[in-house]
Amino acid sequence: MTKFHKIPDVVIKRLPVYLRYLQQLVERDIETISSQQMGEDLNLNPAQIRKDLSIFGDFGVKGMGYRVIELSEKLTGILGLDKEIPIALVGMGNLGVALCQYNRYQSANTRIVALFDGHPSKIGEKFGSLEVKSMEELPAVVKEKKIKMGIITVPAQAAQNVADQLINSGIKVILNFAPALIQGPMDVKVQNSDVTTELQALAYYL
Amino acid sequence: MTKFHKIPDVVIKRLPVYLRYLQQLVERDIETISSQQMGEDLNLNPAQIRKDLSIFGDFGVKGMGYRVIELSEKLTGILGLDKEIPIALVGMGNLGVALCQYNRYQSANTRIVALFDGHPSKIGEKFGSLEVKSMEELPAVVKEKKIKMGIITVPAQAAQNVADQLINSGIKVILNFAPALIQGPMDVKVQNSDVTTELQALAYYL
DNA sequence: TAGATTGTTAATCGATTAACAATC
DNA sequence: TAGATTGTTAATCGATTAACAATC
Repeated sequence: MTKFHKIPDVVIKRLPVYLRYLQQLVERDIETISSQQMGEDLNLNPAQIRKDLSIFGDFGVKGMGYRVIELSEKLTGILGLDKEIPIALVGMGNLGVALCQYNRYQSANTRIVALFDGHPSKIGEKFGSLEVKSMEELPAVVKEKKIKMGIITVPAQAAQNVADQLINSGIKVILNFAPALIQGPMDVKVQNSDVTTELQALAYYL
Repeated sequence: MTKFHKIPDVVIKRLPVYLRYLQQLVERDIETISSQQMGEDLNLNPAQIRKDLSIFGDFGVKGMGYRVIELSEKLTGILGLDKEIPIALVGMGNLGVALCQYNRYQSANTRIVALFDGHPSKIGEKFGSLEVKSMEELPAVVKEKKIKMGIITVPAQAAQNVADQLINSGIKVILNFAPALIQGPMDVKVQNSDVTTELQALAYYL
């Protein structure tokens, strides 16, 4: 177990899918699950599922499959979701507000705990228990709340600048919704998630 | 040119990135661009860019690179973005509303033209010039407005059912924001884009 | 012509899948 | 024990990258 190959991003992206599936099984009081059945339900190859899981440990029982609760706990641990993950969100436009509201209900231990905006008119506005802060306050708040993850929902032109500020404040992981390519140092993980680009790619399939 | 290999999804996803980059060059009055320079700016391998583009035609000029305007027009055509693409959005919660507002400004020929919600309280509400319709009206509206693309922003439990209704109405491409795996027939393209899952995967990198 | 850069082939890299010995 | 299913190796598939002849 626990080889020291760098684990491919594509594997990491599947882990939350497995986790969500397992949590559904828990609710249905199902105690064990085979890679075969998982594969059918998730439209994945069973060998791939076994291989993914075996990177992190021998979680299965031969002849029986995986214990649902145990595996779901393992995955939670691997992803680091066993403790709350505080997030800073920058950009309180429509999308920012929506994500903020959404997160108050949904959230599975990833929690938006600070809101920022560059526009004076937005500062001081309240969403639930959170008040929108100015960008000047970013470094202090990030430090105080030990925030390591940031979400960017500002216009494209402002995105890189905001990213730089987040990175300078010590943020290590960024989820960027602005339609702009963001550059960062190698030790910072940037994930782009841009609706416009996605829609344009999908247009191809029509 | 135009081989009859099925073009990989991963190539299609890069096309809008190229397109956006080229549009920025147009604005800066740059007339030609080499794959070398593109690669540097987009953090991609130049050979990959050339290979991607050559699937669709010989767009470049040897010794000179690509004509920016010409290439951007070609890509627009390939993606089918030269005509407006009407979209139906189902689920007027926070996220649905945000996407709807966002699309009114941003949009690059992908345009939300119909809104739906399963909740009676939402029906009749207006967003810009669009009024939220009931799910019963979906088939008729999709047909009338020749809609082929749908966006799902309903809660997870409702997602598959909504997808089925979209597909039955003739929708061919679905962008799903609900944290649920959606199944559809082979001739329907489903793209999942789930913030919760993305955040959970990113948590791993902390 | 000389320099630059394409389009494409071949080499490499990495991810998926099949197959099966190990074992519960 | 017999049946089921894992973990893992080897085979396959597919995508990325290097290299270079063709040519503007």
